[in-house]
Amino acid sequence: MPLHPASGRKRPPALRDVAELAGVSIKTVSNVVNDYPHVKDSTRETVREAILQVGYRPQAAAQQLRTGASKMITLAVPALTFSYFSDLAQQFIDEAQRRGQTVVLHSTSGGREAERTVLEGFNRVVGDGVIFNPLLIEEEVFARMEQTTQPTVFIGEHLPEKLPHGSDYVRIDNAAAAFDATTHLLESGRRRIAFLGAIATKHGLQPHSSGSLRRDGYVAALEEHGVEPDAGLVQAVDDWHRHDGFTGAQDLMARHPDLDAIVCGNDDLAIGVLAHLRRLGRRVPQDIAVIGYDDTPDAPFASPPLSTISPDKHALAATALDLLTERIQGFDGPPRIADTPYSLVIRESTDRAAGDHAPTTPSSTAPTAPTAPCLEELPR
Amino acid sequence: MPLHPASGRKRPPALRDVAELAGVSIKTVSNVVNDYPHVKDSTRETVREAILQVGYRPQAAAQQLRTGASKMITLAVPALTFSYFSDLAQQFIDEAQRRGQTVVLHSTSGGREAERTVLEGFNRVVGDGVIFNPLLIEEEVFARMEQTTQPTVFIGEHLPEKLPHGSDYVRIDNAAAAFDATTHLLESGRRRIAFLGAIATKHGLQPHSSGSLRRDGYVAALEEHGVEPDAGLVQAVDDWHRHDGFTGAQDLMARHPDLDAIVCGNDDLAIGVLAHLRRLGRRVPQDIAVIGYDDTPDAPFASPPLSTISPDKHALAATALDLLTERIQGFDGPPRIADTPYSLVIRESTDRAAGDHAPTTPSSTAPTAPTAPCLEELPR
DNA sequence: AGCCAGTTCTACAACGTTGCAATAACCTTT
DNA sequence: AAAGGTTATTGCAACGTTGTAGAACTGGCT
Repeated sequence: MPLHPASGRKRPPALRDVAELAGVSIKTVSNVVNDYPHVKDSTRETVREAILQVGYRPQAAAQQLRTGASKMITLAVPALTFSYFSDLAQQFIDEAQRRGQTVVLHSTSGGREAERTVLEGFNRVVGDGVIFNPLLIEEEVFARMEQTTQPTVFIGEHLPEKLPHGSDYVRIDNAAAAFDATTHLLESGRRRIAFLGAIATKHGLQPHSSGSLRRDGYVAALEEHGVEPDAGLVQAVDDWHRHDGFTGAQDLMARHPDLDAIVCGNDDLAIGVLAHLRRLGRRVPQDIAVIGYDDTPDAPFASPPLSTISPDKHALAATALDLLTERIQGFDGPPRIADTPYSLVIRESTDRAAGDHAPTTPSSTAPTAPTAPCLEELPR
Repeated sequence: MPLHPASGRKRPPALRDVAELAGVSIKTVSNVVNDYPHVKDSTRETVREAILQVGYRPQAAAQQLRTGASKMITLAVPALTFSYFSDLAQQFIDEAQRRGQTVVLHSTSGGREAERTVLEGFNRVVGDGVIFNPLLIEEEVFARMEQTTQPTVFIGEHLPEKLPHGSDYVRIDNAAAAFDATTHLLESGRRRIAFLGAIATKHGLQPHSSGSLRRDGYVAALEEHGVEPDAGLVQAVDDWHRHDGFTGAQDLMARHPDLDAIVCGNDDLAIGVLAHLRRLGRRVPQDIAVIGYDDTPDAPFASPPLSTISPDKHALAATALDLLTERIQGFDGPPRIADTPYSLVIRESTDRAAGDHAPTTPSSTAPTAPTAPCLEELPR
C-alpha cells in the first residue's frame, strides 16, 4: 500500500507498478497503453495482463502535464434549472463524448461575479478551453479584454461589439427568429401583439441581452406589416422563469385586455403566460395566441401545445466544439462569428384552426426517447 | 512565446515565469500564491504584481500530480433532459462550488455500456471521486465488484444487495414515499387507483429500479387500507418521459375507464397523463386525481398544478458530497447507507376541493427566482 | 562578540507521463 | 561472417507544482 508522498493517501497504480510486475520498462508499458505499433505480441500480452492485474488506469493529470492537453473542456452556463440550458448542456456533453472529450460544468447561476470569474479564466487552469454562455456580464468588461487567457467560444446572445482576441462566437440570429415568430402571428391575422421578456431588473437594462434582440425582431416585424409598435405592449420581467411569465401576463392583461397575441422571450415565460390566461378564462388560441422561444421539452406538452422558435441546439453545440477545437489546436486567427439555424415550430397555441387538424409530433430531444407513436393534437 | 516541448503549442505562464520577472525563487512565488505566512510584505507585493503582469494561473494538472488531489469530482447521471436530473446536477454543482470543488459531468444517456464504463472507473483517472446514479446496470455487475477503484458514492434507487467496498449509498426511501402518496389518495376517498411507471423495456424488467420500489409502496398502501391490489392497474411504460405518460394513460384509460386516481412514477409521466386526460375531457381532480414524483419545476405550473413527492435534492447532494469527501480524505470503513428526507406536496391535481381555496405557492427551485409574489391557484 | 530564536527565502526532489534519441535484438542480404 | 536494415525495447529528461529541509538573514539577548 504505497502512500502518496505529499498527502499520505493510498497511491493508485502507475505505469511503474505495471512495469515491475510485467518485468519490462516503464516506457514499454506506456507504448502498450498507447498502441504504439512496434511492440512484440507476446510482450503486449504480458503487459496487458499486468495492467488488468494491478488495475492500472492512466492519470489524466500526468498526461496533461506532459502533453499540455487534457481532453477536457469547460462549459459555463447560467443554470441547469432553465430547461433550455440543461438541454443544451446535454448536447454539449454528448457531442464532446463523441469527440473523446470530457465536460467540466460550471454554473454561473446568473451571478455577475461568477461570470466574471469565468471570463478571467477561473482561478486555475483546468481543461483545454472554455465554452461560455454569459448572461449578465457588462459589455465594458468584454471591451477591456484585449485577449482571452485560454481558447474560448462564446455562445448565446450577449454579443459584445468586439470579441477578445483568441475567441469565437456562435449565435442564433435572435432578431430574425423573433421577426419570423411575429410575422407568423401577423399573417394569421393578429394585430394587438404584445412582447413579454425585456429584462429590466435591479441590475439595469441589458442592451445586448437576448430579450432586447428578440424585442427588436418583434418591432421590426410589426413595422414591416404596417402595424404601429406600441411601447406599452412591451412588458419587462425580472427574470425568465415560468413564474415571471405568470406575473408578466397579469400586468399585461390588466393594462391591455384587448390583446390578441403575446410573443414571449422564452418557453418558460410562455408557459407561465398560458397558466395566467387559463385562469382568466381566455381561450388559446381562439381569443389570444401565444408563442415561445427555445422549444423546450415542455413545449409540446403545454396546454395548449406551444408554438415556438426551435433553435438547432445540436448544431450549436457541434459548431462551438469545432471552433474551440481549432483554437485548441493552435488556430490563432481573428475572432469568428458563426450563425446557427433555427426553425419556427407551429403548434396549437397560435393556430386558430386548432382542434380540427394539427397532427403535431412533439419534437422530443431526449436521447433515449423512442421515435414516438405520438400524441397528435391535444385539446386545450 | 515559449512552446510546449511535447505539443509545440504556446505554453501558459508558470511559476517560473513569475519568479524570473520578480527576481525571486520559484518556491517563493508558490508561497505567495498559497498564502504562506512567512513572506516579507514587500516581497509579497512584488510577486503579486508580477503574477498579474504575466497573467499567471496555477495549473490544476500539476497541482494534482504533486498533491494527489484535484478538487474535482465526477458526477454521472443518466441524462440532463430529465428535469429531475438537471435539477439534481445543479444542486451538486452549487454545493460543490461552495466546497471549492469542480464538477465533471458524465452522462450515461441511459446506456448500459456507458454505465459500466463509469463503474469500472472510466478509462482514465480524472478527479478525486465519483458520484454515480445508475439506472440500468445489472445487479450482478455490482455483485462482482469486490471494491471500487476510486471513492464512489451511489445515489438513486438502484440498490444492489451489497455495495462494493469503498463506496457509499445515498437514497430516498422510494417505497415509503410512494406509500405516502398513495395513502394521501386513499384518505381523500379514491379507491380505483392505478400505478403508472413500472419499467418493462427491451432491456427487461428492472428489479431494483425506482419504478419497482415505488410500485411496492403503492401496493403496500392499498393493502394497508383494505383495497385489493389489481395487477391490471399497474401500467408498464417504455421510458419515463412525458410522452410515455401520455401513451401510458391512453392504455390505462382504455382498459379501465373507471379509474379515480393515478400514481405516476415521476412528474414527467404525470404531465403526459394530464395531457391525455385533458384530451379525454376528464376533469382533474374532480373526476380523477393524479400525483407525480420528483417535484420538478414544471409541477406547480402544470394544469392543474401537480401534487407530487418532493425529494430533498439539496440534502441529497450535500450528504453525497459529505460522504464522498470523507472517502477521499481516507475513510476506509465499510459501505454506508444514508436516507434522505422527502415530503408530500399537495397541489390541485389531487385536491377535490380545488378552485375554492388552495393558495399554493409553487416551490420554485430556480436559484435566481425571487421569493414569489406568486400565483395562488390556477384554474384547470 | 557570540548565541539563540525567529523570520524569510531557497535548493532539491518527486508526483506519472511521454517525446526523443539511443541501444539492443533480430532478421536479411552479401 | 560481417554489414546493413528493420523491429523491439529502454534511459533520460522535462512538463509545473509543492513538502521537506535547510540556508541566509534579522534582531535581541547575554
